[in-house]
Amino acid sequence: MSNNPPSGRFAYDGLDRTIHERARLSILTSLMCHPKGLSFVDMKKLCDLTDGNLSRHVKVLVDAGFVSVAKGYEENRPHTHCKITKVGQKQFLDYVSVLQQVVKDAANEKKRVRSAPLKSSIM
Amino acid sequence: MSNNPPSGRFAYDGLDRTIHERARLSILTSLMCHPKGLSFVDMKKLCDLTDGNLSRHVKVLVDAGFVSVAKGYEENRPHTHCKITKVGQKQFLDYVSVLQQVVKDAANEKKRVRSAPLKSSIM
DNA sequence: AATTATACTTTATACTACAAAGTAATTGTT
DNA sequence: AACAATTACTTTGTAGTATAAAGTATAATT
Repeated sequence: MSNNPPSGRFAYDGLDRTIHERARLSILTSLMCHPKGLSFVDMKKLCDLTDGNLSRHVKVLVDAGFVSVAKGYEENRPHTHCKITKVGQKQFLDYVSVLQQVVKDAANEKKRVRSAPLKSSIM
Repeated sequence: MSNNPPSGRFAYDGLDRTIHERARLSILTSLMCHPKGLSFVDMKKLCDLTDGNLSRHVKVLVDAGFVSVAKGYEENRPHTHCKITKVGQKQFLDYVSVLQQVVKDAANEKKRVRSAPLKSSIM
């Protein structure tokens, strides 16, 4: 009753749900790669999302404070420009560092061929 | 009407839903790191999951053919032993290679400081 | 004037993650 | 022997959410 591990070795609780969803991971990564931001239409193409899905997911990201939007007109058409916020950048980088750990863990398996301590020490 | 891109640059459609879910990503990674398999109880600890969640997610993975289970008794207690299957290994590695691309894309942002072609060429 | 196209937003549904409750066998405890 | 507690799970119910489909609004085209 004295040693409860700080967290399961493979729990990955840094994988924030808001970011981990595939569509939003796409959106955020595309925005990270375009510091000046992207239009709704460009994001739609880059992330392969339908209008409805993009709209919904952007709203979630805006509500979380990870993305900011500027709505206006360009060439007589409504034009929505999205940018990742400072908070969004930080959260995203934190998230990615956890991803990196997952990739690292997955890579370890390749080296390890057989045998692993099973009883007592599972780590 | 002749050039539709093969897929959005940031679509990441290799992120299989079955694997991408956090709990299942945990489970699969832990199983990859333990080629001999893991017991229900050990996985619960390693992945920080409740009994109900682990049970449910393992079922999803079994139904997908990614994990196999052997139920038996050990020391007068029911004992479930889980292992990742060949198919599961392959799918997992495919998934991780996409993750690696995400991490790579995310890293690119750090080098890039300002300016990015915006009109015509968004990639 | 009536389609068609663009750029979105809203809704409705089908899915699913998760907590809580349930099952079943075993091991103390009195 | 009876009862409570523990272990090792499974099943159920619900709350949340991703996504397709439908809707809105403006502009260009025929």
